[in-house]
Amino acid sequence: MPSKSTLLWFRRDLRLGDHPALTAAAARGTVIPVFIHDDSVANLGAAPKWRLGLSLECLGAALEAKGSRLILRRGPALEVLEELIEETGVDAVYWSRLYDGTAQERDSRVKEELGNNGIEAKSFGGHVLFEPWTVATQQGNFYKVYTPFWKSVRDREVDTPLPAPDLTAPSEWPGSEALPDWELGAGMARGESIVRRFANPGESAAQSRLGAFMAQGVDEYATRRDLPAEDGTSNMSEHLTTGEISPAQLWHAALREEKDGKAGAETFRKELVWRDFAYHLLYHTPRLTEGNWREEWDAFPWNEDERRKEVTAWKQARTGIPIVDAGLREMYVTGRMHNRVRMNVASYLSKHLMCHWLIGLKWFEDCLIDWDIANNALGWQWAAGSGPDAAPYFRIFNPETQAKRFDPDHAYIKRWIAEGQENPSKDALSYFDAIPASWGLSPSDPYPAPIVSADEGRKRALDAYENRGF
DNA sequence: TCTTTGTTTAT
DNA sequence: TAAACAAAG
Repeated sequence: MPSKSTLLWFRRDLRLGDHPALTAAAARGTVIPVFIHDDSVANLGAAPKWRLGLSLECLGAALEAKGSRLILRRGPALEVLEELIEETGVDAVYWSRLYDGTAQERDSRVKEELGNNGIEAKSFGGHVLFEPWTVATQQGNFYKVYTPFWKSVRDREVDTPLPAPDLTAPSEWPGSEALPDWELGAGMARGESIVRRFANPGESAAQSRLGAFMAQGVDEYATRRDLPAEDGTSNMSEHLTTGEISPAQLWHAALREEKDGKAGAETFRKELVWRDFAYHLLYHTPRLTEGNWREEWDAFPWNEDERRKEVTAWKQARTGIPIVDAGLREMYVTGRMHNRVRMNVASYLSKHLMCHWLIGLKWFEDCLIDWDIANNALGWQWAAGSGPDAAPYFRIFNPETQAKRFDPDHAYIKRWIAEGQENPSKDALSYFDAIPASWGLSPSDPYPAPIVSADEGRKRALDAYENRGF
């Protein structure tokens, strides 16, 4: 019986379990997995690009363990897919949907062109819990506020995660490029030596981490997740953004714990829904990533010049505000930053330093191994106050109050700031190994005085807010 | 997913 | 005197 053959186009779904597109492809017949290095990869920031390489390595190995392979090709997606169709004679291309404007545009063109040539081009869910067009208000609009969004989805059914399918290999494999030749870590000089200690790539790593979190962490998640010195978060972000794990797998794992009476499990589901909310907004308003979601904020006098000394001090983590510098250093060294601290560094840049949040968004995009296009954009707009779900007051964090409340014994700050300490931690010192020599910083430098103090910055930002003209 | 200020309550 | 609370931005 002639079996059908499908190209499975991997993008941000680098797993075999709970993969609806892969499962459907496997059910049709032979599967040829492919990852394409197109502009969406070329344009990634240094850290996400490097992290992607680790994930691809793991996916390739996992496929080989199933008698399959990951074919790597470089070029515009449509051209590459057409070449592969020609070479292999497949009659279908399957993939998991993405929701940002660039990907949507590319994918609908691919779908149309391949469809015109008699190829079945089909997209599947899996990247989010709820397709953005399936969540709507009574009036039929998309949601702009988190809490009603949460209420509308909290009790919804989420499909039970699928097992990894068996894969049938083609009789002949098309040629593949070699992953090392792509040099995905080239922009990441600090990658191998420093960040590699913290990255945890691959589907099986994601599953063990999830297991550990559900066994131990989730019960106290609601309280511990806010304390940056503790390992109280799920640590799932780098897996979610690469698709090494699916949100549905996390949702169901949390539901099981919720039924067992684990206190933090619902809080964890709420955090998953924040991610979905970000994708919901991104899908309905793609400009979320590009500028003030509330256009009246264009009148706010943010500095947009990246060369300003405040921006340099912020990027180099020498603002003189310990919680801010600690967070920026954690990000530089580990590729991640505790969420509580993300809010603080974002607030300090956009309010105290009066610098445009897009400058910060781009720096995060370059530095975070868990960079997620929707989460990053919503997070920055939220902190800046320019986004949907805005507070009815001028949102401005006090970095001193926040440090007192969430890092009362300075454990987090001490972990990441070397200057002025007799015995700096290994992590604090590793920041100085990671940064470029051209920054000219040394752990024996004195810790700088605040470039803008908590009080002074608050006053200045409030003043700008009151005179903003809207 | 906040901060400040002023007031009340507990010790 | 500090902690808890309420209100307003």
